[in-house]
Amino acid sequence: MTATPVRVRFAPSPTGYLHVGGARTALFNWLFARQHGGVFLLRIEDTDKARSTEESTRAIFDGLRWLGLDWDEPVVYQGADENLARHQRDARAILDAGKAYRCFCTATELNERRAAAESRKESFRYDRRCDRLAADEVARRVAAGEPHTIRFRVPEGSTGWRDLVHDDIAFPNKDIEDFVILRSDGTPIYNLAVVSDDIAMRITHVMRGDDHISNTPKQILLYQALGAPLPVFAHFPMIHGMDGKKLSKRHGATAVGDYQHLGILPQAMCNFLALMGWSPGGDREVMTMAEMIALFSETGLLKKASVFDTKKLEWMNGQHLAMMPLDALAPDITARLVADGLATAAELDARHDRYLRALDALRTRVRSLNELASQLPTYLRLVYDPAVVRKAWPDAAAAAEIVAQARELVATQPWDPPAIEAALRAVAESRALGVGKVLGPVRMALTGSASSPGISEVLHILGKDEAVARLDQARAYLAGASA
RNA sequence: GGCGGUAUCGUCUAGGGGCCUAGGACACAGCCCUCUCAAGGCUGGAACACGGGUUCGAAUCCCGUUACCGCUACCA
Repeated sequence: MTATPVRVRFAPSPTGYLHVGGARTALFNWLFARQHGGVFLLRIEDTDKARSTEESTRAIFDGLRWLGLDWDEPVVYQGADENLARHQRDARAILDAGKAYRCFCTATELNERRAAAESRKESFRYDRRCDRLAADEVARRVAAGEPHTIRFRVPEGSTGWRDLVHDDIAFPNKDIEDFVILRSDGTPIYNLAVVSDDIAMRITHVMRGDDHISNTPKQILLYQALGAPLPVFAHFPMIHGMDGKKLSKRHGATAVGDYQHLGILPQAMCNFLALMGWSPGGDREVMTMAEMIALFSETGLLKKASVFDTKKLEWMNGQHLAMMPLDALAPDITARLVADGLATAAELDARHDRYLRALDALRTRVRSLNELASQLPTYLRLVYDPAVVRKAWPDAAAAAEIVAQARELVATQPWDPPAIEAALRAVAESRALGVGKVLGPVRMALTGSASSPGISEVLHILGKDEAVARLDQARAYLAGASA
């Protein structure tokens, strides 16, 4: 049983950035390829020079790389000269086989006729007038250099296929008009270029958004005209915004790069995207990349368009933040801290153990890398924020007393954070104070913040020397404040 | 307009004739835990679009209606 190796491709047109819908399509193709030990290819559909830009192409690469969706062969640029030549050859082959004809109608004429039909409330369909031209007239006009397109002659019958997600779909050919495959300037129309490229790239499974469903019969007709075997087709549902409408800038972040900047983990993004149009079945939701590859299956593919809910994405990110290996998390945070000027690489290196302890304690209480990066620096270097100080130490004299007592405990007791916290609680009890009245000011002294992990955890992060130093710093500050 | 696609809680979904008085998750509310902030645990409200069939029995199968989406270019 030598099954043909799976070859799939993601074929975006570079007209912006990598959209979450495109990312999802890329992800499904990638998962499918990885699971079947197949090949995942990338093709840039840049035949529309006016709309394509180099930055857009780079944005697509960056987005895919960030998500971890690596492609296996050099990128194919649809507009490359050798591809254009092949598109023209294929159009010519179809023409020579008698399955297409030259059409001399100009775009302006066509538009006028279309408008006229519309004003008569009729639906416009090309009337094949050029297909009825006498052969010698065609030859004469071609010889005269009259511009013309090559138009595919749609045969009688019906065109259908078994879609991996929608099962059987069929279109009566009478509903498909004769369509142009090659423009008068010799460049190919999308449907021809796609089919020609997919054949050349030996694509076995064409998997894309379901907005391509109605292109599919035309493409199948082209495969048949070119005598090429059909690939398997799969059409994934669209992704919408919270209002049920197609995702657009109005919905806020729609590019994967936006989420990268928001502090979303790539594996969380993939996990969340995977659930837009696919389900592993049962209650399974949070998955690593490896699990997704193992679990991915065409039988779990959904038909219904889904709504992109950033709240759930954030939750999902929190789940991944908490479960991923700590040493995989650190580099990203380091980069952010350095980039934001919150810490230097040298500083992080010098305090590496403390840094990792803080990272580990903090990561279950945040939902994004940004939050994590903003909460972390205080464990590296303490800076008082006057507003926070006022709230955490409303009574400087009382705070000074508590801080002094804490300082003595930390400095003289055996280094055992839970035991020290217990001793602090005993202090509260002996003074008939609420536990918070004692731990609050201590927290402020230790972290410069009103919220943090538990006190014993904070002591553990800082270590004895740093804890003592910070309590001393607080005493000095409070002495100055109450004097 | 024509053609095609889709239809389970607000959202992501489980479900593929009896296991469903429809399960899980996000969000929301309450409670518990608790020194703070999270995390976690528990509880609650919340859905099979509508109408016909098929069947002993339909969320599940068929048809129609409605709604939404897509395509309908010498765009991709």
